Amino acid sequence: MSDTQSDSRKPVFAAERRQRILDLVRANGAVSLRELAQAVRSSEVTVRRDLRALESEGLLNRHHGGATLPGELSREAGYTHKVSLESAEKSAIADLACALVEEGDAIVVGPGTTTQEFARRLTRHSELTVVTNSLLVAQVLAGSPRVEVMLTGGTLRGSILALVGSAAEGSLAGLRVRRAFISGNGLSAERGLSTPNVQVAGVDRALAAAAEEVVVLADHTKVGVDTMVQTVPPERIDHLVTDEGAPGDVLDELAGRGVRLHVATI
Amino acid sequence: MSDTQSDSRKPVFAAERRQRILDLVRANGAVSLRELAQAVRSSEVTVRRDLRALESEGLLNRHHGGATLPGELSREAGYTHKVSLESAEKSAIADLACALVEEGDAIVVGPGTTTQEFARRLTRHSELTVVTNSLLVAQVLAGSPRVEVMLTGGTLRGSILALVGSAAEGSLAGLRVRRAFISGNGLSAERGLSTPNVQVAGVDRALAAAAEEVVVLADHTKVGVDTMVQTVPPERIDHLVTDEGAPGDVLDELAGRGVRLHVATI
DNA sequence: AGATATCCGATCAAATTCGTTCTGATTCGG
DNA sequence: CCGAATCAGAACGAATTTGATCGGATATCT
Repeated sequence: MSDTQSDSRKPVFAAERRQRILDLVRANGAVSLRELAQAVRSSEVTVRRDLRALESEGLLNRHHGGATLPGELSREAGYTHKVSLESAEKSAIADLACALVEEGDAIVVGPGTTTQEFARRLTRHSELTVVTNSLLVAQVLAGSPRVEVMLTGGTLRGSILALVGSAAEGSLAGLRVRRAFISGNGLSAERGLSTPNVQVAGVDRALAAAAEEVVVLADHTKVGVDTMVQTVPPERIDHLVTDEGAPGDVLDELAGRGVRLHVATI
Repeated sequence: MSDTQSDSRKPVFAAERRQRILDLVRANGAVSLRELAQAVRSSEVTVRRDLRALESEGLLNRHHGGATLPGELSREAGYTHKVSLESAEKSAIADLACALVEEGDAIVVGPGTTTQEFARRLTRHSELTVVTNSLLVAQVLAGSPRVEVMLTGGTLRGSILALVGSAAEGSLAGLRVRRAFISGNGLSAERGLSTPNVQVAGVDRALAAAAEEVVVLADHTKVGVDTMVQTVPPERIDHLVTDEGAPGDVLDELAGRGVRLHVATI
């Protein structure tokens, strides 16, 4: 949507800064105040003033910690902690992962900011069926008439806006799709994909079990990291999409276990 | 201010400078005053005068610190403002409906802007279990740790951000809660609640079937209106929450069929 | 339910920018 | 050749913008 020229330069005027803020909010749905201040290179006070002005014009909704689009499904809770600072990496990973999706596919997409970015790029595909337990992924794809979105049932976990529990796992039981695109909190060569939450782990296992092939989307901060609960063993991972910041030894070992690597350059 | 006659006498150099300023602004989209003064080898005062003249002709927009193209910083980016229209009515209805919820309840909430407003008020309750097929309702309640949210599975209907289809209906089959709060597109005394979409109708029926009592939330624009598919027959409706704009005869007839009325004053 | 941490709002101070007035310079007409 | 007029530059006061800090409010966690 950035049809304007590149955004590196700029004699940042007040009006332009506001426009930029508006663009950022529109692109991400919800942005924290701190992130906005960092993005436009201004103090938080100034951004707060701009937000107030934009809100008075009805262009966005402002609440504690940041701003969201008016009337849009967006996370009100959680963006103070989970801001997409490595958006460049995530973006590149998402781009690369798109190559693993074919027209007419049926795929599973797990929760996470990276997978959400990935989902945003799926709107171009046609005749796609996406199964997910993430409300954010579902919302991103809601506007695409050519993509059919199926949401698992289950109990809502507010912090990540994803569905968990036995109902979520059960609704995946009878399903079989070609590929699952998931993104845990840690990925190591020995223990595979892992996540710190037991409930989330259960659903992640079910997501992986519903697919013939498992594709893991993980930026470099997650590679080589182990968290509490193992979800997908390394043997079960078929593809890994990451960025060039990932440690080489871990990647090598993963490759030795049959994982095909896709490293995005930023 | 006697410089309004811009072209009676044309000092070629001045006109050329203005043209150059205009070109610079057009090329870069936004240029600071200092840069302009430097580029045309004139003082900032002169450039300021030129900018004022150019602005009066509508050729550019002047801001603090420089100038931009007229259309560049427009904020009408085609975003559809779907802000709630009868927000006052919806708000009052939602307030009144809250009285029908008790602590420790398990309830069903259907899709719709009114029910979303209703859900927003449930965050105060404790030990509440909410079953819904609406992503908007789920998102509103996501931040409340004391409210457990269960989402039905199903196919996502993007236009209303709700889950429909056999999976949605099936996940409601084994459920039994105390009250269902739903809001269709039309409500008449003869045919009860109705909606224009067949799929949505199916889920609405399942939502109603899962509850002992059905509470309909409908503002006055929907009362007395029939749409295509009937979802809940009038005998099955236990409560109606509406606002004082609703036609009295329809309300009377509904009351005659056993519907308890709750009319909100705005 | 209470304690803690974070965020918001308001007031104040510093810096930049704008508007106005004045002065010097160049050009055109008589 | 001289006067008038207009344009360009300079200076000063006013207005706007930005950033910092403090008290109060709000959300989160135990």
